Amino acid sequence: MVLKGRPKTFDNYDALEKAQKIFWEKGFEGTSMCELVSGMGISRQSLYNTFGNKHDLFISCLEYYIHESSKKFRDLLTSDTISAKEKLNQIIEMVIDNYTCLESKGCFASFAIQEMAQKDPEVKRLLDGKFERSYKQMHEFFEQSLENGKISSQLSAEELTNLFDSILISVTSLCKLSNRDDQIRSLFGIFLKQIQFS
Amino acid sequence: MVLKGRPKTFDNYDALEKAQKIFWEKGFEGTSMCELVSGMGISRQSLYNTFGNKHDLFISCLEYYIHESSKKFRDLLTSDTISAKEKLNQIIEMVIDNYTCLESKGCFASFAIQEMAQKDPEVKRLLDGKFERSYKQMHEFFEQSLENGKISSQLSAEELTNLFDSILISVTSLCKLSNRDDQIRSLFGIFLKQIQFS
DNA sequence: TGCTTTTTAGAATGATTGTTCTATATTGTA
DNA sequence: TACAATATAGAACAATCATTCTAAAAAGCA
Repeated sequence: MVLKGRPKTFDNYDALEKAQKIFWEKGFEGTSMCELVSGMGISRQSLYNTFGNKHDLFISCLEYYIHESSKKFRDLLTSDTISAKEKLNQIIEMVIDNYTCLESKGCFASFAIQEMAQKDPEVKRLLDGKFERSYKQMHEFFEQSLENGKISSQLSAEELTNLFDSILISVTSLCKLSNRDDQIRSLFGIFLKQIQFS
Repeated sequence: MVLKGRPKTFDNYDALEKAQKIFWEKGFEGTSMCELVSGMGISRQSLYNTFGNKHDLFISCLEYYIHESSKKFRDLLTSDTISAKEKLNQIIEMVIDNYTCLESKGCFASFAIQEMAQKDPEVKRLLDGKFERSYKQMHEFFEQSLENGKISSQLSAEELTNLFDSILISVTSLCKLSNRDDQIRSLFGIFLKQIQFS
């Protein structure tokens, strides 16, 4: 294929990341196309040509966020080089770092659950998929670790997954309230108390 | 004081409750004053006279919701007639009933955390207050029950509170995803496993 | 130099927004 | 009957919204 005409000068993913941060701060309904044009650093025309309308753009942002955040999570969970205990510790630190980061607290997907899941079927489908996949990855991790004898627990693999998943999701709300840092740390401590590492 | 003129014909709390449900379904930014006028069953003029502008109305809705939901919660926790075990069971059933109700899933306060807490200081203040108060009520309940010997646990009163609070908050998100009913039940089961009742 | 495509800024569009205003009807008390 | 307060419907307003259109500059290739 031969390229003709002026080549693209901006990176789609850079632009998407900027848009996603704006949506995250102000919400879907609370964000205007003018703000997006300014914030993404491209012209109105380029925005519509590349990403379609406002809703299309939001969906692309959500897909991109899901893709990026899932990648980090999966890479850590399926790593071969570190122990089960170390995996959990690193995930916990990653979550605390990402969710309590000053500029945009919480998680874009959790925000989307509350603003959009009920009224937007496409958003709901994406979120169902994301949370189901990460649930399955966690479940596989706990199941294998129990079978291997790397960990043991009073709780089943399913219960450990349910609890860890629940704590992760609750942190995305807790971190938006004041003075909850101790509670967040405590929750992961409680979770780790349920497990004996060998 | 002597009343003059035509008396009020609608109930403020009825109107607030209707407005709150609309905000909950569509979000603050996603709801128009026209929808509120229709949905609240009063005229535009009466709405502005009674509740002020859109933001004022939202704040009133949130205050009303917080007041109503806190009342139920506190009444159950501080009841003298039922055992600690029965209290927890009733709270759990109440939460599952309220949060997984078909017409409006989840919790209006949790929704407000995600859409509003970051950008609206007044909303943030109300939510901080609400969640802090219910945290303290739970903490007091667990502390007293441990001291009384009504319950015992490997976990401290603080840890039990942190965990129960976390599960409650996570359920407000989980219930908006598909096929999470079993997980929600399981979470409360895990929590109850942490406690021995006497 | 032409041709093609992407880039840009900004005007134009028509719909919708939150809010105020006008005008009138209703229902109580004095 | 007069007065006061609340009720109503709907017009009016200026602002903002998402989207499309216009027109011209920029940057590659044949």
